[in-house]
Amino acid sequence: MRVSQFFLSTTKEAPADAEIVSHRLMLRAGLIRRLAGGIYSWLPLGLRVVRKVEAIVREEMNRAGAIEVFMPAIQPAELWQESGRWQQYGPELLRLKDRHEREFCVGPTHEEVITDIARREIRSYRQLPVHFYQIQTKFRDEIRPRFGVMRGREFTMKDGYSFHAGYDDLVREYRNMHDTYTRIFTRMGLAFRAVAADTGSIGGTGSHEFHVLADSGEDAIAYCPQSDYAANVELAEALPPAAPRGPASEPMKKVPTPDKTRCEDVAALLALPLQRTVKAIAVVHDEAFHLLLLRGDHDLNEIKTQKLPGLDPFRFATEAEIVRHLGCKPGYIGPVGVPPSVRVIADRSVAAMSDFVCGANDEGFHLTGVNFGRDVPEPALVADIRNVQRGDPSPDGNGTVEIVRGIEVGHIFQLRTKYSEAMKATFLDDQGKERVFEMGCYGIGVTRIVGAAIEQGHDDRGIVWPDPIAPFRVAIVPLGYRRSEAVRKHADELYARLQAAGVEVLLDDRDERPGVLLADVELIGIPHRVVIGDRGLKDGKIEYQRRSDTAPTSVPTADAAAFLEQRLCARS
RNA sequence: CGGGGUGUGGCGCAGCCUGGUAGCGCGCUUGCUUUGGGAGCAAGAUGUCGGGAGUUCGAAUCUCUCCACCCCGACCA
Repeated sequence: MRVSQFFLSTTKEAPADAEIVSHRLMLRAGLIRRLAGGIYSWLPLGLRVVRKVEAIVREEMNRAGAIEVFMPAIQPAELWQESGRWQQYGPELLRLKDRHEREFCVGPTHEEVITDIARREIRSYRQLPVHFYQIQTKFRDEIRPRFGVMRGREFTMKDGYSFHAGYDDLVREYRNMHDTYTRIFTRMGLAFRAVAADTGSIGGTGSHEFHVLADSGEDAIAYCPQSDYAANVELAEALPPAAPRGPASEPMKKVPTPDKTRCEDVAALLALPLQRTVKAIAVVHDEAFHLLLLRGDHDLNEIKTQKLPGLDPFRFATEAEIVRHLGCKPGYIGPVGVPPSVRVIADRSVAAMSDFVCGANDEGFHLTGVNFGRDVPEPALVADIRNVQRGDPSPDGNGTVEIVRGIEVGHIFQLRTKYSEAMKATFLDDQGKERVFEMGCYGIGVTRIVGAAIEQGHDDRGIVWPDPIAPFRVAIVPLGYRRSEAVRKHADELYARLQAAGVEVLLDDRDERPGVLLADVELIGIPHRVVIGDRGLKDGKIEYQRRSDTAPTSVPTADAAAFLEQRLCARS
């Protein structure tokens, strides 16, 4: 492709509202343009990347035995009413009416439609297993779209759904997809990790997420370098402390801590380690008031907490509620002397503490030397309600846990019979008995991958694409294409040769100054670049440089084509 | 939805406090020069100052209101 016949739209400056590096670079490189909040157009250069991602996904899904379909983006309300999600889904589901006042939604996912297809088309166990997938536009009316294409409202997703006669076969396909996803993200040249995940609202049992590792990721992942353990921090278990609770050795004492409402401040004031403090978090479920106890250096895990009996769903108590139940403002609350109506739930690590520091339920005061059994009753419930953190023992018993951040780009679920039961999707088994399908579902965020790849691959000059998803493999940058016959001749020849070899090559034949050409090719992140200028040609040389290299390599012009063919055609 | 912030040419911003009829950089157009790291000179084009209402002789500027977008919290590919 010649730049003069393509469409590049790069800018030096990015709109001020683009916060995250991938978003800024996608705008600056002219990959996307915003149409409305969370809704983006793909410009030609960006679309090429999307198509690359799709092609890899499609190839590997086909290789894995899945079959492509294409379902409507607009779906009738009746199907969603059948599955019960019309009520459950909330405002994230974009609902609309047609001219006959019939209700529809813009599909955020396609379990209902595919289950409807399966129950109409599949009669016999002989037709099983089957796995349908599609690559399609979804719409989720996100509360807060942000980060450009990484959390858009409209986005492209590969979603696959498998149907099985029995659970064992579902597990087989689930493993098959685990392997397939691993292959897909490996092929794309991304650093990623598969992690055990919470099943969330989609329901079902087994579930893994695939995360592209990036510091800007919205999710925290706990993994163990000594084993293959990896889980979303939402889910990762914090084991109980190995050491049992020590004996009480200090008397309980009330100490003034004016204006010290955070554990960090109290610990600093008392010159004690943060690990000796206990924070209390007040939550409410159905008007019942609960006090959650966490060690000062730990964070509450809301997902785990939500799963406790009597806490689904919970919300944080208001200041007024806290004052009403504890007679004290937040910042100084604690478990000592609370009325019996308040249920005290302690994290496992708190339950093993002795001589700890906590709020005194008296504004401006904390207590030191507090002990369960002596100063405060044993907690009503001891549970794992905190996030694991770096250095915690790995839940699988090997070594300790590290935390990295990730961007979720894939998710696989064992749905089991949730939708097939709700929608009465059945087949006849080999005994002639009617049974519901076992189902799996498997998603990949196609457009999100584009952003995630940039988060992982960029420098201060722009994008650094991995070869397999780059919009072009190699860029030829002639310095003085319109001025120097020699430059033009060499550039054209090399261009023709690489095209003939099937390499996706971009020839920048614009009449621009060298600085502009070089800055653009770096900004748009083409992985390989060849610079041809009179200065090099004088010595019979051209310059080759990988986008990730720091310095160019000189190559004799005579060898240039062969050099590049060998370098670019060897790998897939 | 709650809390905070911003809306001025395509993009990035100043002007607003203290009203007097809009400016800078980038980009764009034309010409000449320049050409190995985002050129120089010259000439130009582009603004309902987010919308509406009000105060005033006069509003980008003050007041009210609506809208949009962004940032922080509950979602998920």
